[in-house]
Amino acid sequence: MTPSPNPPRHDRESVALTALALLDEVGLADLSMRRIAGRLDVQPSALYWHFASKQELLADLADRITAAVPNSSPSVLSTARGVRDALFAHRDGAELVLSTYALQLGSSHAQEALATALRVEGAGDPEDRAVALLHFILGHATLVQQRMHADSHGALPATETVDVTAGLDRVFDLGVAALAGALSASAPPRRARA
Amino acid sequence: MTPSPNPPRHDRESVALTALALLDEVGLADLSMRRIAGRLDVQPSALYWHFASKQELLADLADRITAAVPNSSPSVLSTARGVRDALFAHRDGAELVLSTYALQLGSSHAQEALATALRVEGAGDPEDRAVALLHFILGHATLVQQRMHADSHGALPATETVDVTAGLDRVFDLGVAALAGALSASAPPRRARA
DNA sequence: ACCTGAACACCGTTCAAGT
DNA sequence: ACCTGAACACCGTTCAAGT
Repeated sequence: MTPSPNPPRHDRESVALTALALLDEVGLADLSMRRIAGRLDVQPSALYWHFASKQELLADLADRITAAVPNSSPSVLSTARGVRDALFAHRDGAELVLSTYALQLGSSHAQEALATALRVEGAGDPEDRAVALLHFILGHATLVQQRMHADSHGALPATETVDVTAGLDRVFDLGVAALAGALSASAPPRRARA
Repeated sequence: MTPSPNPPRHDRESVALTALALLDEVGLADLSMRRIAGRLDVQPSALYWHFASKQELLADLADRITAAVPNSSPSVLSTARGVRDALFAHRDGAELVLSTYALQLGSSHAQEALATALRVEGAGDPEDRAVALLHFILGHATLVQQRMHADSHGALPATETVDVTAGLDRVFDLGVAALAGALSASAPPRRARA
């Protein structure tokens, strides 16, 4: 009469969602396969039925994080902020996406959103600029997120932590504005004649 | 008659130099304290007399890598290339510096070199632009270096690997030129009146 | 001052075996 | 289809003890 004694308890998605929740709790450095398995009440080896490796699991998490960026925004700046905020939405999100990103062949959702916004604003070299913008956002967000974590654990002098964060917001806007500029920097400047 | 039986064999510098050489051989992921100790013919615990933790050793390596950027270059572009090439000089150099960087309070040699070059070229907001440039270079170099490693291990389709690398060089120059631009993007544009 | 030896509390991954 | 149990080859770090 009792139902089947060993119903499958998890699939690929439930494992990924649990891992993502655990990431927010413990951070990337402490996100081990054994911890994820523990949270799922399962042996570590069970995870390898759903994912071939930890790397594959992390890549899946990175995809979920970048999938959250809005696909069409009114401006390059708001699109860039959308990418950054998607990375900020999870602990160590920027570092995770950055360390996973090189494996895709350049066709990420974030990159496409940036390229589209650049085309709309009539920037030169929209594809190259989208890549440059993405590199800037990933580097910037990774450093900011690390700094936030270091601050919260007292690894840095607590003096003017607020000022530093405000300065970094200014740096982000400045970087995006520069990289979005319509001036085609790679074109020979002599063409611009009065 | 035999000399003192247990002369100290290593100091902080010899450990760091061995670790740096080993980094180039095995990469950051395989650079363990136990491997470094093995290369020095020493027990792993011996390393903790010279460095308080692996983190501290890695920070020392990152400092040595960034110390190699030329302190004065004729232009922002050549300074930026100097920073990038210092990161490229060691396997996973960009990732190592990026993951260590948040702990310094912004006074790195690389950042100062960029700020100086920006002031010479008369760019607006040289300090903020130096930070933005550094974030871009670190993000870009980290991704390029990861891609290079993935390529060499066949983790990516081998098609047009050369084109991708050439494209990334173009992206670097474009990004640097945009971020070095003399136009002060954060100043209120209304001030510019005829 | 510099290092050994042993231990502690962990890792990712594989694989036969169970249900 | 999904998971257990046990094993393999590793980690970073601490600490008493040696010389």
